[in-house]
Amino acid sequence: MSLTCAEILTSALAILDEFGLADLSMRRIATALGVQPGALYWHFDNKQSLLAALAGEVLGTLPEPGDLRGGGIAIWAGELRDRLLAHRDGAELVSAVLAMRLLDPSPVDILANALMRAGLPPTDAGAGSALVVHFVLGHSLDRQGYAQSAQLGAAGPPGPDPDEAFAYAVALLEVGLRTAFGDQGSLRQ
Amino acid sequence: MSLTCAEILTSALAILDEFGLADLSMRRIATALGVQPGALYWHFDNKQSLLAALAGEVLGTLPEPGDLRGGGIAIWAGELRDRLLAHRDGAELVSAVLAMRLLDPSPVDILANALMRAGLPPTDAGAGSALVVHFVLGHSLDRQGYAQSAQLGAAGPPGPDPDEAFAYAVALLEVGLRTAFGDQGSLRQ
DNA sequence: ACCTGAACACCGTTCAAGT
DNA sequence: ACCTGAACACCGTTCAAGT
Repeated sequence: MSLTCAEILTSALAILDEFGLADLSMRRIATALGVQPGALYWHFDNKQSLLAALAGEVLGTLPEPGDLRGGGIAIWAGELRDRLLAHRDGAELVSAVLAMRLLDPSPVDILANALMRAGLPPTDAGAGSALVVHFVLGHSLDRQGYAQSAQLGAAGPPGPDPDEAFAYAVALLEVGLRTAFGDQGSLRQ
Repeated sequence: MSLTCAEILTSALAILDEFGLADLSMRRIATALGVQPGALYWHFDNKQSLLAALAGEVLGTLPEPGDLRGGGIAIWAGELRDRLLAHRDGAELVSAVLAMRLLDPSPVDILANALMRAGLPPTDAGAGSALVVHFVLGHSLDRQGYAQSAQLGAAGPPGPDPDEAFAYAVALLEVGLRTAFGDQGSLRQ
């Protein structure tokens, strides 16, 4: 039985969880599968597209955000954060793939479309969505970066509870978005 | 005259601007300076600390945010964005260094301290500051990632004006922050 | 003090050749 | 169709030895 893309991704995810993104090399994946490095290039064009597929695996199919005028944003943002934090360096991986524009559909698109369907004009929906997703990514990146530097010894004081800070920040975003919904145009000069 | 840290950083910044972060290797910096790769390790412990110093160079000394109840956040966020965009892959560099916690003082700390001095409780100031800085980083990362993929040919449609989207998002943040200032505690459940 | 020379242990990627 | 073997052009880092 020959190698499949799914097997490669499973192996890659295991290496990611155990050793982190910096140690996730094509050669290491190949070794874990008992195969030559070149074999991977039959199934993926290059490392970038393998990482893109892996990011898709980490994110899964995100839910459609609902109740956007109520607490729907907080729930959706929390779900996104949980998925990013579920794997070592998940936020870094998704950020990198997102920056390369290889994630389809991107979380930004999903939320932006939902906001548009809820009545926000396209530019506002795009900006609001970017705001939410970039914060969640930055927040998760920060947490996982902290975990990494804490493991390395040189970590500062623990600081405030990150879950609390997350909830507060999302609440602040919801206030802004409610204004956008309630009084369209009031945020533009 | 012997090599100085400043010369190394100047050379590194030139390589960053011309070839990007992916091509910024210790060996390439050394070659540009007409020196052996090992020579750099007399001046910097490792690549990470060189990148940290380079990120400091890119950011410079950020201004103290002022008029936090008015448009001060927008001005400060715009300044941060401009500095990130002033060098190729500036946002990616700063994000990476920030995630490693090697940036002192970090932009998050600067804004958080200003928000505290303006009257916000520590947790709220930290969360609000993280919100602003993570958005600016994500936004800039996105713009520079788009520029990169556009140069590579495979770019989607141009989309809405990024400056407009930035202004809208920051305005939304200011609405939320004004609520935090005006009616403290109203964002917490 | 500051740098060279040379090595060590890695990378991603390609591609003829095998099966 | 799918993989091996072997190479190419790179990395970051270390460290004796030179000056």
